[in-house]
Amino acid sequence: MKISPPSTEQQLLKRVQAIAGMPIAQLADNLGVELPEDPKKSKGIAGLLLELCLGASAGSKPEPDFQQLGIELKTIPINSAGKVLESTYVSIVPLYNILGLTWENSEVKAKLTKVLWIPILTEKGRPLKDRVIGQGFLWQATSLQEAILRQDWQELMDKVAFGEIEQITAKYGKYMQVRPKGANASALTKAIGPDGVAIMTLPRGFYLRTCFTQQLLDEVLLHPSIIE
DNA sequence: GTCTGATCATGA
DNA sequence: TCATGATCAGAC
Repeated sequence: MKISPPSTEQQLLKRVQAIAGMPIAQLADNLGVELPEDPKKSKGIAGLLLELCLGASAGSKPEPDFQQLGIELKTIPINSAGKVLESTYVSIVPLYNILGLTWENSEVKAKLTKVLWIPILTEKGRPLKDRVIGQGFLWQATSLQEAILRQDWQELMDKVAFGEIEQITAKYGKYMQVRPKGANASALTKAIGPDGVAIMTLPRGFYLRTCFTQQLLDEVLLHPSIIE
């Protein structure tokens, strides 16, 4: 079963409404997808199922999920108390050939321009099949939020540019941090090293801290009217 | 290897 | 307890 991309925001939000409250098991069943039992092997499945049923242009392309609408889809695990349980991956950190890269033309900014957040209701350790799809909502960064994200991006990319990638830990960045993002410790990629000499290092990704996504969620919970 | 989709698991 | 660092799966 293949679902066509939504042609309007309204249509997309209608689809989001239709699946709110549905357990992952049912969504998977509707789509004819079998869920793995091993929690380690369940990573990312919820996101893929949501892409499928909402008509996102699947694939490994570095583009917004709904390219026609310029909307990025992100799931976000929260518990029954409304607490965000995990950080959110945004995009890969460019580590080499980064001349001319700016916040304005960055992947991060492009992806965070407009995001469809879909909370996944769960508890730490609950099997994927028993997690439940929550009320999705559209979000655009406020100018203050964007200013801080830009600051984080700039600080982190400055270190990359100066060959200090190995000095970057997850502690840097107010809203956005840099952490390893690879298959495992043996996945390596080229980066700018000390004195500008190329080195091999772990691929890294930009991640939104839970304190940031928690803010977005809290705003929606306080002002339900912004759920369109 | 590089991207997408994330969350697991353990040390602090 | 919880964030950091590490990992898991699949397309290409």
